[in-house]
Amino acid sequence: MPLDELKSKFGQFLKQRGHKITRGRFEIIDKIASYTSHFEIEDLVRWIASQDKGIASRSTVYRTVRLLQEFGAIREVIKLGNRTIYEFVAGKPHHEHLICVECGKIIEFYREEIEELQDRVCEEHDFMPINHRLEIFGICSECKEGKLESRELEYRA
Amino acid sequence: MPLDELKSKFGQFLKQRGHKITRGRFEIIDKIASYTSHFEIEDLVRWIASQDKGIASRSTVYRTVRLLQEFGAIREVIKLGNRTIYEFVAGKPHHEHLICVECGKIIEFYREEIEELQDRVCEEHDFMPINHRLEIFGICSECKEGKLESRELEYRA
DNA sequence: CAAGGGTTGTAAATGAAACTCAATTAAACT
DNA sequence: AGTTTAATTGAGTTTCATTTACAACCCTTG
Repeated sequence: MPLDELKSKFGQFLKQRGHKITRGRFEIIDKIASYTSHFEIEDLVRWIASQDKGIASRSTVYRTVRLLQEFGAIREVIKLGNRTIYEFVAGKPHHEHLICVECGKIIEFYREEIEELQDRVCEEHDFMPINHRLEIFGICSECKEGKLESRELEYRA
Repeated sequence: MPLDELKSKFGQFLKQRGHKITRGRFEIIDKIASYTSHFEIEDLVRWIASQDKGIASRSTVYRTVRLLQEFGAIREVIKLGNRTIYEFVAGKPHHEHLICVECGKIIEFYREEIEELQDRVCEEHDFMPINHRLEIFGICSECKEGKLESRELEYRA
């Protein structure tokens, strides 16, 4: 979905809920759409602070992120420690995540099977699915190599 | 695994890491093992407060929960809002969760396929898996009925 | 353009989790 | 058993993400 269409739909969403169309909200959605991968609240706050004229405050960022979540344009990927990581998903197909516990890198993947599996499991439990999340924690290829190298160094020392 | 064996293994774990065997730690593991389903830190804290002689403080609960997590006897199920939900998993087979967004109920299920899928995906990405978590969010059968009933009432009113 | 109601920023509040440190206790050693 | 050493404990404090309160402000609508 093109960004303009998304923004117009977000406008409709706001109206429908008795909210107003404001500058800050649309600046934030622009910025979020510019993140190709994942982001955190702090990224947005830092960006705003770097702007000459503050477009929004920290509170507004939190408030807007919540609205965009309810609207469905962004999604919480995971809470790691005390950081919450989000992603811009508007129009993107659903996908799952590989999360490196060493460096925090997040890799996306998709498997049709999971969707089918969800439906089967839910039917068995008379459960109405809304969405799901599959996270695989482990060590990414780069970190694996890093570990090997440091081990080699240990032997040499 | 019987609880006694688990506790003895936990004792070995503590020793190996230069920690001490203390009363509080074992009282807490007993209590956690008594939860058939899920629990939160607050459950433990409330239980401790209800005991005549406080076996442990809030700090000790946090510290012990962390140790038990590292030991592998308990696992973080999910962070919902500002609550972190844990489960006692020692010796239990791995499983996934259905989470009702209405009432918070958590239902467990297991599918061998997910384990296989994890291995295949990780191989493709040269990623070394440690563990995974599949959460399906939705509405449980009871809440679905509740919703139907309240809708019926609306029509009648 | 004026009224009414949602929005914003600032500052303060909240709440889970981690930390500090003096007093306590387990473990090891005589 | 008594002594030493180091880990543990509890109470309070601190941290840090997130939420909230409220007065000033800005969209909307007529």
